[in-house]
Amino acid sequence: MPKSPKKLTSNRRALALNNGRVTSIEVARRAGVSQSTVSRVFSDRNLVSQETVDKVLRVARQLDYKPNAIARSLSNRRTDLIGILMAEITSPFYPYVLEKFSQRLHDLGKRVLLFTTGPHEDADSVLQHALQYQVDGLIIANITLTSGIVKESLKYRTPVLLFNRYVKGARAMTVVCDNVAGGRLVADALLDSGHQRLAYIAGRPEASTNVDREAGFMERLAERGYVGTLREQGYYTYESGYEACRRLLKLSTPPDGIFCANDITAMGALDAARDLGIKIPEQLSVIGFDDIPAAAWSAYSLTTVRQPVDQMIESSVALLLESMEQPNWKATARVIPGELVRRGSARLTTTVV
Amino acid sequence: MPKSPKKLTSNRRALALNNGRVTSIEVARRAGVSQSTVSRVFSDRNLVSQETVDKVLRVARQLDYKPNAIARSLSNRRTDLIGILMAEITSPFYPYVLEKFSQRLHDLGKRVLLFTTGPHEDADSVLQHALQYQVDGLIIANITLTSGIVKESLKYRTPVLLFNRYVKGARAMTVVCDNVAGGRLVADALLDSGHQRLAYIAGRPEASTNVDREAGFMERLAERGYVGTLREQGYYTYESGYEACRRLLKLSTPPDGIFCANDITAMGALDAARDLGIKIPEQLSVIGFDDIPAAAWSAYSLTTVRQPVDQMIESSVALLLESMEQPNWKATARVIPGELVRRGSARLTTTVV
DNA sequence: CTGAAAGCGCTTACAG
DNA sequence: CTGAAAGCGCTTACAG
Repeated sequence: MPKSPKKLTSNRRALALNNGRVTSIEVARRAGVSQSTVSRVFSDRNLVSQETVDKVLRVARQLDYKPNAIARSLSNRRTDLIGILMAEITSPFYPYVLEKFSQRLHDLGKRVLLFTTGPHEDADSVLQHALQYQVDGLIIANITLTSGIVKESLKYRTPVLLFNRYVKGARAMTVVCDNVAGGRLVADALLDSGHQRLAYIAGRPEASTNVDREAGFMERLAERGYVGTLREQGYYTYESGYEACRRLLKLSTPPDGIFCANDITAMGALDAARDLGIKIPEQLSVIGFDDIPAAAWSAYSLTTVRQPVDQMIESSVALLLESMEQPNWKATARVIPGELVRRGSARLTTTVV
Repeated sequence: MPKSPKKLTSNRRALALNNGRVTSIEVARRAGVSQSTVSRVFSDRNLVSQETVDKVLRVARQLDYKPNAIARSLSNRRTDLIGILMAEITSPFYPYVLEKFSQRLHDLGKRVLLFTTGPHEDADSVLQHALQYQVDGLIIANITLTSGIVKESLKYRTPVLLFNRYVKGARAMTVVCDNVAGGRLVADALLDSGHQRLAYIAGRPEASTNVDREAGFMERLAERGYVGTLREQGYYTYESGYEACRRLLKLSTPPDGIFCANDITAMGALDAARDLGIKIPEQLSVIGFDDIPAAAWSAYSLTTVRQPVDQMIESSVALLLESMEQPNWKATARVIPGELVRRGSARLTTTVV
């Protein structure tokens, strides 16, 4: 007696809620095989005779059957879902990163569960949601990490990859552009071509990318005996670059060379300079970091440090998938060098050291 | 006998594969209640006494228990997953759209399953994957839709929302900017301010946005007796705008007013004109469509038709969620007007008609 | 308010 | 190569 009313209820629910989606049981019935066999046809075809495979596939096609990935995930304890946490996709550079990740992962049979956070939003709650969906791996991009996240990442065995960020002591894999070396490249380029008064327009103070780029730049300047570098705070945005540059150029002795923490900031800086009637690059050199597509536009023609994005993404995906196989993955870091791309926004001597 | 070995196997699997994640059974045992009760605490707290809720939550916190969303989805037949299909996130404007969708949906307790397709890739296979994950709804953005997709969307009851695209006869909801009216706005603005020779730089020929913007522009010009509009093919990219504009300006009688199918194209056009030494806006007016953030940058100061993105996204989310409640949702269309934003790239009379 | 149990749609060890 | 059945971790109708 408990069975039959249940059945009824459940059938009604099925009609109402199943969205007309066919299950393996239905396919099995029509093909005259067991449900297990249908399942095998869609998971490991080699376990089934060719004849049966054909029969099942024919019926499946007729009914437009597709295995339910949610049910499969529950059973497999593997969702093939990769969580990507990203703040501010709109900051140019990250859309490309996201697109590239999405496509690489998709080609490898993984799906992307996307979480974006506002600029100052905490990543921790978002992390909880990702974990609830049992993601097989997690990619964390331009997110300000709190120590909370670090602890969480330790609690779970879910592999975590930090893209272009790092956190000391976090049990995570890290792939970064060599931001320190990039900063040094810029210092050398500006000094080599005789610039006299240098400035740095910073990015978000808490971002490791900003910290490293500045450290490399300053460190190399100091090594070569240059002191008194000007500094303005920016926030990785066009507007902040524009304002910071304006402030610098209003100084009694303004800089003749500015290194900006990223390209967008540099574009703002360039526009500010031109709006003040300053000749680029004769009176002022501006150098960015990233090499986003707009850097090549003739309105900017920005000299910049190119991040090896494709390599960084390849490495990230490789590391992540590797560690998904190994329950005891280890924290590792991959540092990939960038390259100075010379365009019109900086007066650089072509002779390279 | 069949039970006990199963148990063993399954326990071993649990240790190896469960990633150390705690289930409701474990919480129930430690809290001295049934598994159903634990479940109720995390789904509908009102069904449980306050005392029990407290006890369960305490244990849950201790064990860091989080309900498994995959299991819940299977049981509920609702995943809270929304699929977003998008081509070329990198084309500015869409990162913003994606971010906004992601944040709105997240706030409403939905998660985003992201699928990107290459420019010429077929959306159909990607659709299959989204449906396998039992998404509750589907948002399709700047994707070239084939008739295949239309048919698929009919087969499933999964609500489909087309964002800024439409397909005739598709059973889907549609939210678009009024692209036709936008084109007409531009025609009037250029004609009102005495432009003599007009041109259109088109976007991807198959995109309904492009078709409509052009139709509105041409239609209005014709109504006002203007004939002989020049036309160049672009592809919604900076480079194609640059080249198309170059070709137009090399004509024996070049245009003095160009309407570009989107902002990026217009930026390419502006740079091409300036690289040829043409004065903007004295000798040439350039008008875009979208109003992406870079349009406001002083290097471009682009006059453009602003798409009411926020409204479009609000409407989209509202329509989609509404239809997820109603199994028999109907195809509907929402057309939202855009607005001409006057900046420095076009010589327009300020007196509006 | 609470528990026992069926069910969601798969996978897979076991037995043939 | 194939089928019967347990199990994945939840929800929820049913009975108390």
